[in-house]
Amino acid sequence: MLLAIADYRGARKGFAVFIAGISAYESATFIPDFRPKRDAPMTSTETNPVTQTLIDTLQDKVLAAFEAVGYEAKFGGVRVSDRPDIADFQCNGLMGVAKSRKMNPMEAGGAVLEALELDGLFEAEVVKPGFLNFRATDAALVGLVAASVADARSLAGKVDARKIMVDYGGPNLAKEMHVGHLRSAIVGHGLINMLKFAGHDVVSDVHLGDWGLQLGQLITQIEEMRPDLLDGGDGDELTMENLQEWYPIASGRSKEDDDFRDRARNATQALQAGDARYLALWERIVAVSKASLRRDYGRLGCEFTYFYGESRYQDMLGPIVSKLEDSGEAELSEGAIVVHLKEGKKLPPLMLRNSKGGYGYGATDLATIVDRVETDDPEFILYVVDARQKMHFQQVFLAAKQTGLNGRAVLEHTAFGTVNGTDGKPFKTREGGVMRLHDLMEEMHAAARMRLDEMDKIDASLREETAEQIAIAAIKFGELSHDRESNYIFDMDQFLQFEGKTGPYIQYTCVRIASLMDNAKAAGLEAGAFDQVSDNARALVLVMDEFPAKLERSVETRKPSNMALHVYNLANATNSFYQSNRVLAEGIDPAVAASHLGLLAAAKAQLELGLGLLGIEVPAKM
RNA sequence: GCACCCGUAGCUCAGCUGGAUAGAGCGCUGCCCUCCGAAGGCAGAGGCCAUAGGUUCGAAUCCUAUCGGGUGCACCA
Repeated sequence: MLLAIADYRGARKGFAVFIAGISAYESATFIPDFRPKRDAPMTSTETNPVTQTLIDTLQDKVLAAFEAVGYEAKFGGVRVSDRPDIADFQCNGLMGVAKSRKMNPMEAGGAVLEALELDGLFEAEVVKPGFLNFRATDAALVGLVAASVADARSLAGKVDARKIMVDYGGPNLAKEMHVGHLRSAIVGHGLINMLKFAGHDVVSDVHLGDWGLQLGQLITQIEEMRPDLLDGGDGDELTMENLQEWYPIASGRSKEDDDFRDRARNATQALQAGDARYLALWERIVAVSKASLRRDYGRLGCEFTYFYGESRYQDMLGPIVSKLEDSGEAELSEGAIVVHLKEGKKLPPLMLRNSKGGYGYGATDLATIVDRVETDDPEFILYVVDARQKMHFQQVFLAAKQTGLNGRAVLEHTAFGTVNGTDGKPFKTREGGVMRLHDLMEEMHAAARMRLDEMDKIDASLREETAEQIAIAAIKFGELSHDRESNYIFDMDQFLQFEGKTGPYIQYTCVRIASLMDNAKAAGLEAGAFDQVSDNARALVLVMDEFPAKLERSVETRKPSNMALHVYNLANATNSFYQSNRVLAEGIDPAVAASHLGLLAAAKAQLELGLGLLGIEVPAKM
């Protein structure tokens, strides 16, 4: 539990400590492309009373009124109304107030109304059972857009930067990335973007699985099948395809064949003890594997501060385990060295070293923590790893705290669910194998390319690059629009679809606005200050107002899906506005056109900002 | 057996720090390109929010039980 939540206000304050000030972005060098374009003229803040989001402004006013009347602040929470036909914002606390004071809610509402100073930004009323309803005035909406155009980041609060380590929970050597890796890659990357954007100091590590028994198995298999490779022969044969084929064979034999497993364990020992031949082979496997991983991660736009693997901690294992043994925090049990967990009532002990003298990932994970504490000294370490490892992380975290190895770091398993096929079982291709991430991206790219060719709207020379942007957007948004914690069904046919609630839909929204602005410019129309408040405009601006809260929530819950859904809602509202507020209509008042263009520019800037945080690019045309 | 997660529209999913008519997308039925890009917009049909109790002025949301599905339970990571 990172954030104690006392009441809604406390939650926001507590959150603000962790989440950062967007203004800190000024000094940041990362993701420079996130800076929104200033397509529309800036409005002077001196004449614009709106300096934060409308909901935050209203929240402050309602709290002030509650305080003035003597009602508890915990009842003064303001939220977006769930009855947009009646109100923009609501406060439901009057019924709580009335209950605790044995009075009529409507009467309490009357008192609050009396004390409210709304400065012409909101209109308020009390209705039926005891709801306090608010509607933003046109002036407030106009002011918000002006502030948003001036600086899309200015509407969020400030906070202290925290040092955060994000662990991608390592893919393994000798195995290509498959659809199961999509989640840690895309969710992890999205989280990193948002944490950085919020102003935090983020470092990340892929934490490659490059050192355990799995390698011993593979080496044993190669030794038996292709001894020439062990002696440095025929490097061309050591390809990802071959490794991919050999690995499951070795892994399978290890499960069924005791003799093979013993040899694999011995090979693991020998490798870890520094056997020169094994090490040489291992290094070649590492090189081949890393190249493959870098290719896939690179294509997804995922980057890491560190590309470390478990092997990095090899030399630390012995000393750490010895030290824990000496201090009595680890002990011998059934021939193995383990840490018994005091707090973990029903958890099995964390195993550090097995009875044969080999170190397991319990030891490796502790050593990794020690290394991170010694080098980056993070305040938080987020492990973006499959939920199936939940118990393991509980063990590691408890052991780390119990032994004090985690320093000041708060350890958190940012778990994600399984990717299932349409049959509800872990995803397989139609042929029954695992689907390589590379193949998925190729298929998506081909589908996007085919669509571009059918449409025939953009120059042939741009189609490859654009198809790639669309394909990656479809994959990423498909992943990010789901809650990371639940399992989800991976349906290839659905993924290949570009209509509806998809990444390309949002890209398209941006592209057509850009196109409109070009056309408008050619017709002599420029974007100006937004001041024509139609119904569609009102709805759009209110969605824009939610951006900082959604960013907050994404970071607070470590769920980029909050931002993904916001961007989708924003695109929806934008399209509705676009459809019913024509700019290039016959005989249109230039002032009206300028207002429409101004709002569209602001919406587009926020769309691109949000997409950027999700790691999605917007093509110039599509 | 013990622990954790999940059961919301035909399908895939939001909503779950309790509030006023439970929302999207896909699919289905209509309508909208002589007018800014139809990868779009508008409208409609479709739900006893697994079941049964409980807490509450108020429950999809909190608690308990049951049923159904998933995952994990020291010498693999």
